[in-house]
Formats: sequence, structure tokens, C-alpha cells
Amino acid sequence: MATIPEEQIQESMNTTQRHLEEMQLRVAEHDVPGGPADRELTEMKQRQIVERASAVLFEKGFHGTSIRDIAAACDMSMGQLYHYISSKDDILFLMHLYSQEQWYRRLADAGFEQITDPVARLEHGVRTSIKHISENRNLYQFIFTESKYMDREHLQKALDLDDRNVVGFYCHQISELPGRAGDTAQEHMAASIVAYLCTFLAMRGWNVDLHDQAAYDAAVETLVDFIFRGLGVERG
Amino acid sequence: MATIPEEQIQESMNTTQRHLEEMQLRVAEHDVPGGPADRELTEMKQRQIVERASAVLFEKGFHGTSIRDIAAACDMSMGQLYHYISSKDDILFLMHLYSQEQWYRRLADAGFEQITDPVARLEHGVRTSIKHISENRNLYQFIFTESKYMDREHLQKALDLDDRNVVGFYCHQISELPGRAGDTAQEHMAASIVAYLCTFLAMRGWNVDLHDQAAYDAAVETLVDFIFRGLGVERG
Amino acid sequence: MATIPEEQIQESMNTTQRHLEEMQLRVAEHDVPGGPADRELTEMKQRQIVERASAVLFEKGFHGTSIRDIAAACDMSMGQLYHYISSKDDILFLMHLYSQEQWYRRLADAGFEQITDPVARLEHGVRTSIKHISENRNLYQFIFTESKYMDREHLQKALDLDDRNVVGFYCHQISELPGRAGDTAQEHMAASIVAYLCTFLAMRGWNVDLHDQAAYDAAVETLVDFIFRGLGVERG
Amino acid sequence: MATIPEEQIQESMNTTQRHLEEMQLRVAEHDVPGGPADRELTEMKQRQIVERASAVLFEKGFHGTSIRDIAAACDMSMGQLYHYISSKDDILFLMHLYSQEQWYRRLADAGFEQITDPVARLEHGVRTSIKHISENRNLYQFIFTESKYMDREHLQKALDLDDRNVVGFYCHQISELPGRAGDTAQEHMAASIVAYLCTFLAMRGWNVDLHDQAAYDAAVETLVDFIFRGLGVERG
DNA sequence: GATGAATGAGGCTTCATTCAT
DNA sequence: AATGAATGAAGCCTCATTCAT
Repeated sequence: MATIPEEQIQESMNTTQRHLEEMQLRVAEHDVPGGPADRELTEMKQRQIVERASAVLFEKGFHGTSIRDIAAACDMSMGQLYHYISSKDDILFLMHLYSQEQWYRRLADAGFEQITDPVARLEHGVRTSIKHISENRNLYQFIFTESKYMDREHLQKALDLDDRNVVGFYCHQISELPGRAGDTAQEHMAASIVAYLCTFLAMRGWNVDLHDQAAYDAAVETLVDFIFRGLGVERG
Repeated sequence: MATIPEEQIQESMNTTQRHLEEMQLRVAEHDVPGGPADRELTEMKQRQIVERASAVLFEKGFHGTSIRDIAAACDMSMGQLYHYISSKDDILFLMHLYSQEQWYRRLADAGFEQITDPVARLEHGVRTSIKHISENRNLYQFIFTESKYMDREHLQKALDLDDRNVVGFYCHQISELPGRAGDTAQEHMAASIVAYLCTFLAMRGWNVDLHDQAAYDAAVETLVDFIFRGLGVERG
Repeated sequence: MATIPEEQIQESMNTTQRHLEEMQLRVAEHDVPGGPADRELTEMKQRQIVERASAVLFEKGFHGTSIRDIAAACDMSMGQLYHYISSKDDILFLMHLYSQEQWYRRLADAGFEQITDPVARLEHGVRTSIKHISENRNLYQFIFTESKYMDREHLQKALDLDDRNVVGFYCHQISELPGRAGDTAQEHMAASIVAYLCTFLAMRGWNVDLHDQAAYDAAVETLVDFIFRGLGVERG
Repeated sequence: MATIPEEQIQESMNTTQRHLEEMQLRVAEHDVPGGPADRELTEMKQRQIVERASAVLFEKGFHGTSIRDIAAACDMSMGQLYHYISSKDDILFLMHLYSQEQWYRRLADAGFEQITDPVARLEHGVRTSIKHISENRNLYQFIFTESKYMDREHLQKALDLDDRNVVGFYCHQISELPGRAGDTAQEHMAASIVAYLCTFLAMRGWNVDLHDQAAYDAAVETLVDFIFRGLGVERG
């Protein structure tokens, strides 16, 4: 049986690392005022905004939350808030970036890159994703439902990021599965389906009680099984 | 090979018919306080509102569309509009009802009830659903992303309807597949996943050009394959 | 001690009778459409409107009650309603007339005209008025608080009626008290004060529980005592 | 003749002072959600609103006056207005507070606390009140007729304030009259009647020409006489 | 005659963003 | 630099009255 050469794993790690950096870069790119010295501060404040505003945003929705609400949740004055964002819309975009960053970090923390078997690695990635997304269902529901209200430019950026990072991630893993013919279009679609299914519990899991550990675990297993059967991949 | 007894088919048809009637009933049930006494007129006008307001709602989103926009799109005065709805929220709910009704009608029109083989019938249902939903992607994107802004009561109703009608439909079909163990929870989750995947092209199919028939057809096939493999069902 | 000559009593009765007739006349005067044959019907319908609309008007206030509400309360179509009134304002005026008519009828029913002693007669009138007004506090609160929204013309009419009928009534009774000097201005003001105090329980009687008969009776006595002491009239 | 001990007078002054402070406190307490942080500014602006909006409110009535009218009368934008009130209803409540504050200030300015004889003090209070209320008849008519449109909570507060401050004031004065038996319920009702009669000229004084000083003075005297006779109190 | 659907101005309120202090 | 008061257009919704059916 074919082993994954060292360099390929390395490349994968690099990929993850690169993605994270890119994203941070983009957060930084997105900043508004001040000289380049402020970049770090801006980034930190933006992260703070996203983290502190989340609760109220999830509860009231983007349109139900006013800038006042957000400023209050962030313990900032409105003026200060506007130093780090240029419009309310920006917050949507920052939430996007944040969610991807969190997801990637979760994968990295879960040590998925140390797994050499591609099937096991994909399974690990999928299971981690499902858990991460369902544990942060509020965030993902928010992003799913509110993204469309970003302005054209930000939306395009967000979709691109999503396609490149998330779908790209699954794509990459799938392409490394043994016995793949290498039909890029097919693989891309498969990856996209997998990404979609990873959000299932978060988006449609009304019936699953997240606090009933057994039911939750079973649901995750059912979903993972479905995905692998759907992909036509035999697990060990 | 097992044949489906005539009565079961008949029952299935009745089920569909019943669902349609129930839904129509529900549209009518959705009365407006102080509104018109004539149910038929109300129903007709509500349908008109949904159909004519769709375009602008899809384009601008629910929050981006004002009541004035909607009234204009419906060729109604704002006053008239409010004879047939009791709040902007109602439109969200009507869109829900409308989408389910349309979906059911599409299935019925596609003659899915005349198919006796349960596997073939499910496949037909799934394929028809995928097509219907991707052809009406705007509607489904709208519903997916805006539902959460319904008030508590309407939202609950909508979710119930969805669970009963849509998930219930797949549940019923899946339970009739040969060799099913009959684990209700599992079947319900499987049905829910299938329902979710049927919306994939509409929600995530940015890459598929709907106007490229070949690519579109291929995407549908890929999706159907994924679903049946995922369910672990062999097709003839 | 001076006895009231028969003719004077007769005159008083006539006065009452005349007042009632005038008021009815005015209600009739106020009608809107139709020939003189409809007068009776109109009057009857107007009375019906006032009586049936009272509950909702008292509950929601004049501005909080829509014509729809009123029509519904009257079991009339809006079109029918507008056959008997010419505007929402009319209802205010009709309520005024109605309240005066009711009050007068109550006095008449209580047989106040059969009392020959002027002090006893006044006391009877005052006590009956206090009771009547506090029993119909909703109506009187309504009139007190909403009258000002009548248009100029109706308001003037209503005030005139009130001054002529209600204040006039007390004026007349007071002028017949023994030992009155006959200062018309003084008497008019005294009458006006008495009329005002008769509404006290209805307007300010928050502390009196109408359902506690003892407390209520005591309050009435206190008020009657205050009035007679205020007038400087010794009761037998 | 009984002299009022020095300390009691002092206490009375303190009482008045305390009432005023409490009321001012209450105006300040009446915060607006999302409104300004600066209490002093809020108080100042609220006072400004009440004072400037009065004219148009008295002329058109509360329901006849739009928020736009009020904003215009206050030389404020609608937005600014809503920084200092949280609803149109608030204005009603503020008018209440304002009227009580003004009334108390008038009493204080008139030096009523320096009078040691309880009868003379009450007379002074009553006469001052009557004058104050009839000079500000528009305000009191407004409050009397529009209060009922306050929401439940504000209405309760307003009634409580009225009972505590205004009726309480007369209650206190009456209880100090010589030869009072000390029946609390009776005294409370007497005080309530006195309070009611003090509004007589404002509410029912259509016949008195405020600009005819002699007629006006005579009316005040008649009223004061009536009140004291009604109370059964001999004046020196 | 009787009905109640239709009108549309106008009601109250909110809020992203700016800018004087 | 930092604040939060101020703007005012635009949001959703109501309703007295009319008039086609």
C-alpha cells in the first residue's frame, strides 16, 4: 500500500500554515485608519470586536443588531468602533474571516496534519469539522444566513476565500485518497458536498440535542458514515 | 422482486393529495385580523403577493426590500397589501408555504406516484427535487437565509411544516426501501440529510453554470450518486 | 316654612320633560341621510351605535378605537355605519347626548319631581346623580377626556347643552332653596360646582372600591355632606 | 389658640423640599434606553421638550400633535427628540411630573410654609393652588384629559405621584387643622375632594373670563368659601 | 341598498454614520 | 484622541373615508 511521502505531508502543513497567514493578512489588509504601525493593534481590536459582538449578533441577527448594540457589547464608544471598521458591513466580513480562521486553527490543534493515512486524515478532518461547526452552530448559522448582505466586493472575497480554503482543503484531501482518477471537476464537487454536509448538524440539526452526548455522537457517526459512503471510500 | 401492493400506492397518492390540501388549507388559515372576509380572495391575493414580490425579494433580500418595494412589485397600494397580510413577517411565512406547495406540485406533476419500485421512486423524487430546487435556487436561498427572522410562532410553524412535509416525505420513501431495518431515528436523520443535499446545488452550486446543460446534468448525477451511495442503496 | 306652590313643581316637571324632548330632537337633528320618514330609524340606529360601541370605546379610548372596531361592535358594515353618522367625530357628540339623556331619565325614573321640599329634592337629585355617574364612570370618564376632540361646532353645542341642561338643572334647584338671595352669577357657579362634584367619584374615586357597598355608600354620604355644607344648606 | 411648634414647621418645610427633590430625581430616573449618559443634559432637554411642546400640545391635543410637530416646536430633529424620550408616551409622563413640580414650586415661592396657623396655611395653599391651576388651565386640562392614554406602567406611576404629592399635601394640611378627629379615610377623601375642587376653574370655568380680574377674583373666593364650608372649617 | 376592498397620507420610531467638542 | 449627541431619511404600519360592485 502506498505511503504518503514525507514531502507531501510537509506540503499539506505548509498549506495550512499558509492559509492561516493569508487570512490574517487579509484581516490586516482590511483595516482602515492609521499607519502601518497600528496594524497589529487594529487586528487585535478587530478580533476583539468579532468575539465580543458575537453573542448579541447571534441573538438578534445582523439586521436586528444596531451599531450601538455592538459598541456596547465591545465596551467601545461608537467613535472607537469606527476606527477599526469602516462600516457595519465590515463586521460581516470579519466574522467570515474569523470563522475560517477558527476552523483552521481547530484542525491544526487537533493535529490532523500528523496523520499520514489519507483516509484516516480525511476522516479526522471531517469529524473535527462536523464537531467544530456544530459546537459553533450559532456562528455558522449567522454566516450562512447573513453573508448575502455583504456588499458585492466583500461577498466575492468571502466566497473566494471559502472556496479556496474550505472547499480547497477537502479537495486536497480527497485528491490524495488512493485510487482517485483525478477528475478535478468531480473532486471539486465532491469536496464541496462534503463541506456542505459538515454544516448539516449546525444548519438542520434541530432534532439533535447537543447536550445529549450519546445522541450527538450517534448523529456525528451517521453523518460521517454517510459522507464516506457517498464518497465511495472504504475506511479501515 | 417485491411488488408494491396496489393499495399502498393508492395510499401514497392519497398522502400527497392530502398534503397539498393541508397546505392550501394552511395558506387560507393564515388569516389577517381585520382583513377581508372572503377566503378565496385572500388566498388568491396572498399567492399574487408571493409571486410578484419574489423577484425584488430575491434581489434585495428581505431586509433590503421595503414594504413600499413589495407593494409596488405587487401593483398594490400599501393599504391593500396590509389587507392580506398582517405584517411584513407574514410574507416570509407565505414564501415558505408557497415553496413547499410548489415542490409538492412539481413532484405530483412529475408523476412520481405512478412509480411502483421504491428505489426508482425515491430516485425520481430526489432527482426531481434537486432539479426543482436548483431551478428555483433564488427561492430556496431566500428561504434558507431569511427564515430565522420570522417571529417565534411563525418560525415554529414553518419548521414543523418542513419537518412534516419535506423530511416526512423522504422518510416515508426511505422506509419503504427494501431491506430497511426500520430504525426510525436513523431513517429520520437519513431523510433529513437527503433533504439537505437536495438543496446543495441551490445553496452552494456557485460553480455550476445552470445554463450549461451538460455540466448541470453531470452535477445532478454526481449529487444523486452521492446520495444513493450515502444511503447505501443499490440502484438497478 | 314655605311650601313650593304646585305650579312651580309642575313647571319643573315640564322643564325636565322639555329637556328630554329637546335632546331627542337634537339627536334627530343631527341625522344625516334619508327623508324625514327615516328619522325614527336613524334615531334608533344611532342609539344602537352608541350603546354597542360603548364597551370598546371605553376600553380602548376614542383614538384607540377604529371605525372598523366600532362597526364590528355594532354588527354593522362600515357602509351601514356611515349611513347613520357622517364622521367618527359624530360618535363623540352622540355619546354626549346619550349621557345627558340617560342622566335625565335616571332622575325622572327616580321620581325626583314628586318631591316637594326643595332641599330634599336637591339632595335626592344630587345623590341620584352621584350614584348614576359613578355607576357609569366609564361613560363619564370617556366624555370628560374625549370631548375636546370634537370639532369646534359640535363641542360648542355639547358645552351649551351641558350648561343648559345639567348646570341649568342644579341652578334651578338651587334657586328654589329657601333663603336664597337670588344672585344669579353666584347660583350659577354654585350649580356648576355641584355638577362638578357629582363627577368626583367617577373621575377621582380610585380609592373607592365600587364593589364594597359599605365603603361606596360612605363615600357618597361624605360627598353629599360636603356639597350641602359647601352650599351652606341645612338639611332637615 | 394652639401654636405650631417650631420643629413641626421645620418638618413641613423639609417635607416640601424633599418632595421637590424626589420629583426632580424622578425626572432624572426616567432614563431612555440607548439614550445619553449625561443625566443633567437629559434632564435639561426633557424640561425643554415639555416647555416648548406645551403650546402645540395644548392647542391640538396629544393625539392631534405629531412627533414632527413636537420636534419642530422644540427646535429639535426627531432623532434628537428620541434621545431624550423613549416614546411619545413619555411626554405625557413628563408633563405630569412637570405640572407637579411647578405646582410645588409655586407653593414654595408663595411662602406658604412660613404660615404657622394651620387654617390660614391651608387657605393659603388652596388659594394659591386654585390660582396656579386656573392660570395654567391648559396644562391641567391637558393632563386631566390625556393621562388615560399613558401606558399602564406610567399611568400607575403618575397616579401614585399625584396621590402621594398632591392629595398627600392636602391630607397633611387637613390633619393639622384643630379639632380633627383623625379619621384617616375621611381625611383622605376630604383632601381628594379639595384637590378636585382646586381644578374646578380650570376644568369647568368656561363662564369665568380670566381677563376680568374682578370676576375672576370673585370666582376664586366663591370656590374657597365653598371648600372651607364643605370642610366645616371656620376661618378667622 | 349594502358591502367591504381599496386608498395613500401620515402615524411613530430607528439607526448608520458624522463631527463638534 | 475620543466621545456620543445629532441627523433625517426611511422603516413598518394604520385608518377614516370612499365607491365599485
